[in-house]
Amino acid sequence: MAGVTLRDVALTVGVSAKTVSNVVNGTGWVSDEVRDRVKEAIRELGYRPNFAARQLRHGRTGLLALAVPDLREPYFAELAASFVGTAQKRGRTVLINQTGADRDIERALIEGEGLPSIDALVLSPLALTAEDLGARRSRTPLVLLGEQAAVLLDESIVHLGMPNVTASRAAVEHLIAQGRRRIAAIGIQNSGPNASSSLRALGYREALAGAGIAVDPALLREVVHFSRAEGTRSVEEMLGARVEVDALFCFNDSLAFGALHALAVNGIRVPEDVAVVGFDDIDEGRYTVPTLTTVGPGPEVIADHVFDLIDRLEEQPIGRHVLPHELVIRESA
Amino acid sequence: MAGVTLRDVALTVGVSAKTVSNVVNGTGWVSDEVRDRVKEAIRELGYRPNFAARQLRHGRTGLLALAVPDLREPYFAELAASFVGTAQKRGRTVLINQTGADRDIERALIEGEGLPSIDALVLSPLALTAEDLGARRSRTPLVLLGEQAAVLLDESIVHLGMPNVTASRAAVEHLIAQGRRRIAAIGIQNSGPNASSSLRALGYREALAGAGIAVDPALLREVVHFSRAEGTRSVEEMLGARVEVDALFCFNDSLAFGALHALAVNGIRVPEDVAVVGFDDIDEGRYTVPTLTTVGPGPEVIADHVFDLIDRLEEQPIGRHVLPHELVIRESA
DNA sequence: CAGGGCGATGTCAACGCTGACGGACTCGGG
DNA sequence: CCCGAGTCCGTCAGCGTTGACATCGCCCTG
Repeated sequence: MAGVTLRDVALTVGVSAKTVSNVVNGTGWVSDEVRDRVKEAIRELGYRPNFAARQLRHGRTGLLALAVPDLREPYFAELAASFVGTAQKRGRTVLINQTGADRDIERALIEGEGLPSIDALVLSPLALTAEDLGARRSRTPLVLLGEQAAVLLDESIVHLGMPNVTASRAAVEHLIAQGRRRIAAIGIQNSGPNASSSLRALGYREALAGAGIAVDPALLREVVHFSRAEGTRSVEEMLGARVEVDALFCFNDSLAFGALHALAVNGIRVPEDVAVVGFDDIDEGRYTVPTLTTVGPGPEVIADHVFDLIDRLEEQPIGRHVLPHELVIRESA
Repeated sequence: MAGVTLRDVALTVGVSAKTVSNVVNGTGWVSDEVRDRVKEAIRELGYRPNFAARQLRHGRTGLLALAVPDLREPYFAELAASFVGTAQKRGRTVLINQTGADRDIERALIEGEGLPSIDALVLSPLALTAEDLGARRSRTPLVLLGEQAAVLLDESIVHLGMPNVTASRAAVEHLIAQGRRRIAAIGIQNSGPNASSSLRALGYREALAGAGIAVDPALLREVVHFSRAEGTRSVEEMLGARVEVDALFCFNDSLAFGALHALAVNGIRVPEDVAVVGFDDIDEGRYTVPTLTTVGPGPEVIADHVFDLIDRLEEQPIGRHVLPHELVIRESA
């Protein structure tokens, strides 16, 4: 489609294709005069190097695939935004897929089915099993995000875990340090022991235990999704049941946004009456009223770290990595 | 990286590379027996076709680039989600870029700089000028979304416009039909006459004029961004100024969500006291309380239509296309 | 039994680019 | 005047794949 090739440029200038290639890539020796004429011709003809040919010649593509369950969820939208932004800064391109939490799709992705040749796949798995990973044939480097796949079987897999337990504990300890004692945990799910929900609940329990506070089942609120609507519903239910509360630890920021909404509608002041802490540090927390206190690492940090890993892929980084957590204190707690 | 090539498979089976190619692509004639042996070997060796080589051979990549200002904005996140979903259904792959509303980045993108070879670029431009488009060298098909680039100079450009005026008019007429007379327009901006904001304001005025209702400047609310926070702020300001209102037409759904929040906090019932209509038909409107009445076309429809255009790119579709609008009636109005 | 048609597979070249290598030419020192 | 080192540029081949075309054996028809 592009039409103009190295050869075309070479012909109009009257040199060999290789010389033009040298000019384009800054390799070899080219006299200033020839270089200028070549550059001129390139501009003139509108020559653009052909990616496919380049790639075919020497393995790399500069392409990186990111696969998340659903871009509609704010957390994944932000994650994707951070990836794309970081990639653009680093001269790479991100190609995005949605798994819809479908195991077959996740399985197809780790095999690279339907994908162009990429340098690495970054996957936030939800349904993938250890067997699937074990059965993997593709040798494309794979970076797994999150807890769902804590099992590593293939030597080409890198796992980047979130500091779920420690971050959650830090968040709840922050609430306790402010004198809060009736702290609700919003986001309980009936999932496996390695699921994010379970790990965050564990951090919550550890913090309470550390302060000698008993866990009140009435303060453990189950949700179906980590969504705004569920956050609202949870709080409405607690209020309806007249549960005494002075703080909320929400298992992600969307839940927290929903909770803030419910509190505002019911005339409950934040943080005076009830303090609120979220989890994930997504951007929108800067713009809510009040602004949201939350724990990270945020998407930017994750993206940055993943790119670091990918850049050093030939060397070491196989195995499990866990990012440090950080507490982002804003107005809500 | 993949290592295994057609030739490898061919050698182990004892046929020619071309035959393997025929099996893979379902082209030509291959006996069932050979086909089975080849398939077996493919599975055995873990052969994966090389995208770069395929592409080099015959122009297509199956890659499609989508460039939006910022994935963090819910509307663009949904648009991207719809694109990715539709692409997956249609056997294509989407690669995403963010422009950050930066003219240099938009300019670089329409030239394909830094991008791999793609079949088409879909761009939602904010800063691009007519000159930029005129100066474009790349011949990659380009689909422009939205109003910012109503000027077409290059014959390889397809413009997909939103039905801003007609959809807005329909939204406001819907409010008027319910007997609403004090209808605020939330989302006024001081931008050019072709900007979305101006066109939506025009639809609003047309609807009022059609019903013989005068425009009250107190009901025209300016915003900086089309964001949730600004929607909240606008409504708080109106309430603070004791402006009489019985309906809100918000220029996008995010503004509407913010408005719903402000109304709820202030104990104003929706739709009994104030009706609310948004614009864009993003998914979240299904989950708010109350659910949001809005006008489309929604992201899904847009994505679908863009893919149709791209599939028929060789033929006709150069020029301006405008999607039909649709009114999505839910609880809020 | 010649000739045509069809099924099944192979040969060849080219897509655009770039490493490895090989001239040719200049210049300065021995 | 010869030779090595340094410049500048070209030739060649091949990355993996697939269209165009050739080949070969077979059955069918007249």
